[in-house]
Amino acid sequence: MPRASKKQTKDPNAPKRPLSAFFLFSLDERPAIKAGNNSLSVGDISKQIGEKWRKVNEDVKKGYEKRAAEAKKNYEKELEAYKKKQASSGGVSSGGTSASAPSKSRPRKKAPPKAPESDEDDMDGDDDD
DNA sequence: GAACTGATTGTTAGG
DNA sequence: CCTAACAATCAGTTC
Repeated sequence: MPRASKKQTKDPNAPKRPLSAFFLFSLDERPAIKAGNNSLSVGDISKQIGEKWRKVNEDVKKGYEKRAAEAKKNYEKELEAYKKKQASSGGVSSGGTSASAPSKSRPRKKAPPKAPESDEDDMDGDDDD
C-alpha cells in the first residue's frame, strides 16, 4: 500500500521530520501504557496516549514542546546537510546530475477549502423590527 | 522472516 | 491561509 512509512522513506540522508511534542510524549508514555496493559497494539495505545495527552498539564506539554523545538532545530541542520548533498550529489551511478532528487514537488491533493454550500446567508433584505 | 498496517496528534512545507 | 502527509512505535498480519 502506498503509504511508505516504515523505516526510511527513500534516501538514507533524507531528513526525517522532527517529532512533535505528542510523539515525544508517546515515547515516554507508550512503554508506561504497555506496562499497565499486558501488550496492546500501537493503535490501542495511541488512543490512550491521545487521551492522556489532553489531560496532562500544559506545563508538561510545554516541556515536550521544548524538546520538539530542539528537535526541529536539529532537523533544520539535517535539512541543510541534505540540501548540500543534493547540490553536490556526486553521481551515484552514471553520473546523473539530476539523478537523485526525489524532492521535486509534493504531489499533494488539493481539496476545496469550502464546500459549495450556500444556504443561509441572508434571505432577503428583510430587516424589520 | 520481513515488509506492512493499524491510530494518535503535531509539525512542517509548499501552493 | 490551508491542506495534506508524514513522523514513531510494536504487535499482529500476511505471504
